[in-house]
Amino acid sequence: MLNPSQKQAVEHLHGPALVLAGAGAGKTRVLTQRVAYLLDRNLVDPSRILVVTFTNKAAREMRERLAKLLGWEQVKQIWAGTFHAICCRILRQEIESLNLGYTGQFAIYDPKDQEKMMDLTIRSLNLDPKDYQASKLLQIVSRLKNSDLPPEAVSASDFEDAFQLKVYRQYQETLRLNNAMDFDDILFLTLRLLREQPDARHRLQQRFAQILVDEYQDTNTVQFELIRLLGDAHRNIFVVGDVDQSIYSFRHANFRIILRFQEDYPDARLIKLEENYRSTGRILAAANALIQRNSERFDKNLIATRGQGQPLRFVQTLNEDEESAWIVKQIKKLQEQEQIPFGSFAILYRTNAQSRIYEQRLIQYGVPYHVVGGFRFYDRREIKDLLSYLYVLQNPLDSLSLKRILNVPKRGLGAKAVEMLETSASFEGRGLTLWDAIQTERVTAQLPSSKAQEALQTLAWQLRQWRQEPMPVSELIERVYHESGYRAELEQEPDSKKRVDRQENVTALIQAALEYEAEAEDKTSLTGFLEKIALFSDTDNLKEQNQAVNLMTVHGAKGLEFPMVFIPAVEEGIFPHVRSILEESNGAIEEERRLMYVAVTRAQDRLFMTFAGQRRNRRGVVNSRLSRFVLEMGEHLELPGELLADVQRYNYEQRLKKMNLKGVKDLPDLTDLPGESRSEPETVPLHPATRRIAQMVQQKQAGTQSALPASAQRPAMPAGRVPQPDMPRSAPAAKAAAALVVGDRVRHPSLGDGQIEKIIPPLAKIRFASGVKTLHLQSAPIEKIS
DNA sequence: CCACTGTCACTTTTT
DNA sequence: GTGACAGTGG
Repeated sequence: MLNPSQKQAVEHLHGPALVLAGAGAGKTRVLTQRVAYLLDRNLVDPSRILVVTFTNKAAREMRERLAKLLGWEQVKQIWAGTFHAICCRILRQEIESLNLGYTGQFAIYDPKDQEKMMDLTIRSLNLDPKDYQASKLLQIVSRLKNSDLPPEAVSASDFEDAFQLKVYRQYQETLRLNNAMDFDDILFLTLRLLREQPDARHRLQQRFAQILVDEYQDTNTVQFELIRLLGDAHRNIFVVGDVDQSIYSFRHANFRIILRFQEDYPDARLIKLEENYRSTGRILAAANALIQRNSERFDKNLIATRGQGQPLRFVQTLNEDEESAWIVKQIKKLQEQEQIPFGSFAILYRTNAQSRIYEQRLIQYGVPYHVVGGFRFYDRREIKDLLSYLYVLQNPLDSLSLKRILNVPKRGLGAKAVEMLETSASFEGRGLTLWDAIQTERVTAQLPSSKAQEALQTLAWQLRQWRQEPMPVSELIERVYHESGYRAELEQEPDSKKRVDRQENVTALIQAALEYEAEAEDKTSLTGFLEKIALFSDTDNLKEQNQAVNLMTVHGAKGLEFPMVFIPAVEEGIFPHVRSILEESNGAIEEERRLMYVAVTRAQDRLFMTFAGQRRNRRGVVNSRLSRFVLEMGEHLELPGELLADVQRYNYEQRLKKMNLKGVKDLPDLTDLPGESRSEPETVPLHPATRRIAQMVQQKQAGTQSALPASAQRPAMPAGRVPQPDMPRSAPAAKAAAALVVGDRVRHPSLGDGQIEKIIPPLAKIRFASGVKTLHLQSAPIEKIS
């Protein structure tokens, strides 16, 4: 069953080991088998094994597989989960020993909570939220925390702007006062605990006799340190990964950590798994050709074990409507003619926003489907509202959640009332928490109307009641739902579709609580339930459904495999994403290339890639340009003749670029998309594929009126000129912006004067005194100055 | 002072 | 399709 390398990995016993495995080489299998091997021979106690997986689902699957081999009794003692889940478990027990003011009931703030919190922090420092965007500061804060740099370790000179340090400090302090953590803190505080509490450190180090880490290429500095510290006593650290599949650098993952493993652990044993058992030879050949373009990697090739298989298909369509229709028809055809179950198909797109058109088309053709990711169930408004009650009951210090429920359902406590409560709380008792404030008559008596006072008193009384009485989580939710008046308010919702939808969501939440209770040791434990929800991702929910087409992002498909894979919109700006093209360095494009590599290697039997000549975006229709990745895989795809010439040209240019950077100037810059601006001095030649599409559009228009939007129907399209998108509604600024070209100087009301560095519709990179900004050309309030 | 309505800008990837 | 914001009516 196991090949020699796999066997070697499974039976590795002591000391550090690095398993480098290409896609489909049986990484997860090796991991599971090794745990089984260790347990089966009684080499280690199950409670002393730590397995870090990338998703909760992966952990659950591994447990299930192990349970079949070894029985549930043993398996449930293993520590298996994501970094976040494991750190949470440690922190719930140990955080109080750090004496930072956190209790074991700490709340976990999701990205939306974080943003609110950050916004409040910025305002509390009297900074203008327009100059200091919460999202941007959160990025900075997250980068620091994931680079192991607490507020104490950085100084003002590390920032572009001294206020950013203040914000960082204040933000952390506010979280602490709320007994709350964001995702980064969960890891960060665990690391801090291990460093500062020798007791806890020794206990945990002694405990984990064997540590196994999956998807090691996606670990970041803090995660690396965590593993290093936890494994320090026994040094049995077994990591598995593939540099070419590192796709989470936006979450500060650093694939150099895996490249460096042998330096950090000189005695590490290196095992390579290069035989691929998943995909056909043709799929692997394309994947190899693609990934070889990346510079920073271990050279390796996937070796096919399954024969060549069928050719990879590349399909060009006129526009996205025809693209989605082609995909769905193709799925139907394969299902009908070859009896391939719908569950064998996956449509893997770059961004969540792309899913809608495929969904609509699948509905139209009556094909069952299942979307993974996107909007999480727990992000729905009514769910967050009800959960906020639970959060407050669990952790009264959580003022963010408390604020959320003060006037939900409506109690006549508006913004002014909340503000008054807050100021009064900090004023009256020198730092009363909001929770204390609403329980204090002296504070509540200051509310203007007696109606508001009564409402608040009722709420405070209810919260105390719910807190006192232990009851199963599902029962608690029901009581909150009824007694708070939420249910009554929901019944008043006039839009019946919305109303029913929301009521169903509440029922689903109660159902989820019941499911939790079925497994939980303590049915009344809010902490356990809320934690499960906070760390839950939609990917974790993917069931082995054989009867529905799977739709998800490429990120969501990591670790999965499907017999039939469709990758739509292989276009510059989508895949690779615009943001990565705009990036100065090559690193972002290399990451996109790895992402494409992941997408391609998900396919077991057949792979389809589709290209739409025109695509609608918010403002109009844009001509597409073929993704460079298709050109890079060109020799392994069935391409029409004209495109083959493009592949050769592309390869020639790339070689030139590599050999002689000077010569590049004479060549058309492939990283630039065709410009949309009318006044651009020289016309940008259209990509041949796009030109052909343009001709097709014209021919079609000569016949019947197509369903294309007006802008695409403009009759004569001069060669080499891109059709103008529809003029946006806000005319004046847009008109000025539409005429802008690279090099123009512009004025922005808050950012001042700047110069345009790059235009990739609809975005432009503009250098201002404060730094380079990427703005939406059509909507940004910029004006050309001469 | 609260609640409702219309307007506008924004949309990578996720534990 | 969402969420933040401003303006208006009760």
